[in-house]
Amino acid sequence: MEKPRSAPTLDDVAKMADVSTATVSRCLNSPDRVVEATRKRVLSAVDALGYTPNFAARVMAAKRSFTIGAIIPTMENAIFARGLQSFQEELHQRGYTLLVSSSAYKPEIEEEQIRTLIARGADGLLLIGHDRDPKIYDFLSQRKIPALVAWSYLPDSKLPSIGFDNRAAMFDLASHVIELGHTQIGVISGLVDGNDRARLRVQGIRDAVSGSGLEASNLTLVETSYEIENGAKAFRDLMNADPPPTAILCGNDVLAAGALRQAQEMGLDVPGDVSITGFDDIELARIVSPALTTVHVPHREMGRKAALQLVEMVENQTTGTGEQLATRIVNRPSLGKPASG
Amino acid sequence: MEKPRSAPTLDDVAKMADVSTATVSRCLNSPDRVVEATRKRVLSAVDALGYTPNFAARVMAAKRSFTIGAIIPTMENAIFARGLQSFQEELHQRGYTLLVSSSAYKPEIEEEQIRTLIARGADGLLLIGHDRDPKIYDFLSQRKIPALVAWSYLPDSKLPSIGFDNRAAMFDLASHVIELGHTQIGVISGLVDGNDRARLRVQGIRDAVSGSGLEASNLTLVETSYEIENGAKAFRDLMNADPPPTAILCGNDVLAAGALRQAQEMGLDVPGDVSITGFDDIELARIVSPALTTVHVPHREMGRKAALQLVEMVENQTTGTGEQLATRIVNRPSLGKPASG
DNA sequence: AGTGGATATGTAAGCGCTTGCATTTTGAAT
DNA sequence: ATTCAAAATGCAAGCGCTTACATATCCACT
Repeated sequence: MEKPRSAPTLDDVAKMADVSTATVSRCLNSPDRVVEATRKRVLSAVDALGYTPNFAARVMAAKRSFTIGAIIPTMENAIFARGLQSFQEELHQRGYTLLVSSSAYKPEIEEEQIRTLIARGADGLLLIGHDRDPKIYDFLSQRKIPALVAWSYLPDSKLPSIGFDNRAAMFDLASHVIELGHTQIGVISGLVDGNDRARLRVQGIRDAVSGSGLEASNLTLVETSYEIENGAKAFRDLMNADPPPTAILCGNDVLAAGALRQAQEMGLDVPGDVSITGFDDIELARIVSPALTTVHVPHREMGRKAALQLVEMVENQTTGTGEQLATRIVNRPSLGKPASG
Repeated sequence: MEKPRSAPTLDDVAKMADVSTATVSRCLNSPDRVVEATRKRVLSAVDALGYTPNFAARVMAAKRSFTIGAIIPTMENAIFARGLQSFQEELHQRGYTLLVSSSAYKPEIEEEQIRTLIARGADGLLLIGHDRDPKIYDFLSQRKIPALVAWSYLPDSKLPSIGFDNRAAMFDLASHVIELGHTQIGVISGLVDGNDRARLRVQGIRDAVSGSGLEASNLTLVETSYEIENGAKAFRDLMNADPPPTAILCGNDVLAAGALRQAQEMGLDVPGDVSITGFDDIELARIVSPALTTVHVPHREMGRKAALQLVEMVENQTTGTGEQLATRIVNRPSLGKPASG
């Protein structure tokens, strides 16, 4: 009686149940094609042996991995967490596994990750945002890999997208801020290079400013990478302007949280001395005090719909239609009227 | 001239470079075993074709995947993010890829994930905490899969572990709180079932309480799952006690943030009316105001060392020694003396 | 009992790669 | 020139699975 030194294989199961490997395979993949008695015998052999199918072998033979890859800019904060969570729940429902990797907001890493995921046999890919080297799109279409963009909706893009209109969302928020009477507006944006979401959000603010008759000089912008400390630093810089802004719009909630902390450290009252807004409505926005006025993004809905659409694309070889989702402004205490008219 | 309908294979490259597939394979895996001229020819064929090795095939043939799997309880908050980040950076350095999945704190999901990762050919596994069904340990050792536990150090465990002494860390913090003069202590713990870290932290508090001559009745405990809202709810419950606690120790920073928010909503001053402490020292602890007194865990060091150790175990078939890391208390404004002596 | 179509199972050919071993080439030393 | 070990390359056998196709078995009707 030798103990198996490594994983039992289909063959071991087949021998034990006294059937062919084909039958064992069918038992596992399409049980109804096997008669009850045989199936029982096979299944009991399976767990007597503790058999687990070898994934690599299966992928290779079936040319199908039931795996979806997703590449997000970062896992360090919660921005993509909730959406990804429901994306993966929905995939799980449909029998797919999600493989996630992060690109640290770097295009070249994203490209490498895409290749890696494909080499690993991903049946489809979820990407964030539209900005990337065109040759990646060529590669994807040449290899016929279904791919979908999330977090940014664009009607005429190379890949179908499920997301929202970043420009319009920020336009609305900025307009709201201006209506409250703010005229000196500060902006803390994420790096716009290769990031259409950041770029479009800034554009939304610009449009709102010029649309409401303010001068470009009423607007001061700092661009920085998405980290709390950078939000704090940018806040310091912005408040050095003369006159200092009375409202600061941040590219996301993380930057806003950093700005808020810095304001407190500088002894400034929010929103009394200065208003601060975020974007995304992640948990953080409600935890800080005062809680952040922000743009609510329907993360869960987005994740779920992206999963459905991507699975549809994979299974029926369709192109995917994309869908625009609505955002809404969430008013919380971090935004108020400017101090003196 | 037909365009390739799917990915080019080793064979395509071999034909184009007019060598055997073996040579191409060697070019890619041990370049020094191939003479320069040939190598050049092969490599240029590789990128003329845009060849990417098929991962499944490679794993199958080599019986080695250069992949490490990690299963963490949750990705929803940042508790494991930083440690995992450095774990993966270190792995990347060493040529390994990290596959992460989360178990949502559910043992049965963790078990499934372990099987999945192994089926996918993971060369080694990182697990969080020691509490789990013994048959999982049997399975792992029978299959000879190197595995390492992090976030909790225990000298005599089935698997080597790299982490800290959860009991001692919390004992120190609780002792410190008691020294400040607090006698009514509230505890918001994570679910202890199947979670040795949560269990040991509570134990540390109990030990500190009884060790300093307080009665068990001075201690009120609420157990709940690790979510912000639950921290808030637990806080409400605890403050209903008579007398209410003057200090509340939370099982982690997330629960503490929830408690803090709730305190503010109830119009209580922290630490004036009640002190609150966390555990982990994630970014959140510094963002909330007042910032949280908490236990600092050397996440990055832990991640890095775990990676080194696990790779060592995988490559040299060693057993792994484990290592205990030191934590330290970080004093921030959320903890103060009780109101009246 | 005999028949035929449906149903269940078996056979075997790959999937794309790595690697032990066999073969050829190389080049230094004779 | 010749020899021969070392270096470079080729050959071919798998790795564990799926699946088209072939074969065997079943059962409802004559």
